[in-house]
Amino acid sequence: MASTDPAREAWSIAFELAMSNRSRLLMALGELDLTFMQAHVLRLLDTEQPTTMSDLAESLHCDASNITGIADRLEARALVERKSAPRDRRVKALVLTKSGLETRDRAREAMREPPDAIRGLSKADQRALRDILRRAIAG
Amino acid sequence: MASTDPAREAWSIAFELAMSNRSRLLMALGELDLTFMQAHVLRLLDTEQPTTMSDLAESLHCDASNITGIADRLEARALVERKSAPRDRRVKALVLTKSGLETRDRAREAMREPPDAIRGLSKADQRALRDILRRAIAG
DNA sequence: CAATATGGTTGAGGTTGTCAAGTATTGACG
DNA sequence: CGTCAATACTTGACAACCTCAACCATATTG
Repeated sequence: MASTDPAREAWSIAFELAMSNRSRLLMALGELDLTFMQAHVLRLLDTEQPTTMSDLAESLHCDASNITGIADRLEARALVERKSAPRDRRVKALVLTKSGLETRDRAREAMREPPDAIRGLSKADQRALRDILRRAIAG
Repeated sequence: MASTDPAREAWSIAFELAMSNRSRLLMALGELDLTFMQAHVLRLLDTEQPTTMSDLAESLHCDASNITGIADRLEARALVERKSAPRDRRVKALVLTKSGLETRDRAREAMREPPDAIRGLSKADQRALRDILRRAIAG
């Protein structure tokens, strides 16, 4: 309907796409034995520089104690290691292990897999969509 | 390579937008005292025809017992009522109460609110984005 | 009527999330 | 130097979400 502005309608559709993509994604992550949050945290970990627990808590807008639990489970599976910073031994950074890196990359691929509705667009539409979204995050 | 696949890159950006929108959305739903899943279920309820618990379980691709719990909490807050079907008394449909309807509409609005990155696009880009996404779900 | 299938609930157990309280370490001030 | 406050993380309690297995009530079928 013309009553809704285009940004609102566009996001509304994008949201529906993301929601119907949800189960497929959870399934794919399940095959890696990852919950959504575990995958999300892995995805945030960089190999270059360590990410502290409070960095993660801030990124995820959640309580620090929540990160403790998630890190516990990732560490128990040897996907991640806690490294105390030599400079300040209070702060602990999460570092990907070798298998953690591999798992992270596979999780990333699963998350980036577009739903069929997007795959079904013409190449021109796909490129136009990509360009508009690039502009959206550049702005 | 995969990174040059426009569909993949487009979805990747859309995913990031949705993720950074997440906390804002959870906050907005929190003001309605709704969790994400409660809002999601409310959103699926139609005023026209009743939705059975198994319909919901199928839509959400989750176990039926999960719906029982969510329905319990929604019903405890009088947002929803369980109505047994007269035709088959095993099946129970969730029906929105008056305040449930109101809450559902507010939740819908919160979920449809686009992130700033989309709002910041030019009107032409917003319309183009909407049109492409319309085609995506039409196809 | 007996056997079976179906829709929903219950209970156990795990993950995510918050809050309040606690520990360890750091930094600042007297 | 010693005390005190702030910081980074952990712990424990509790709630929501989620799955699985077992269960109850109702339908359906032979």
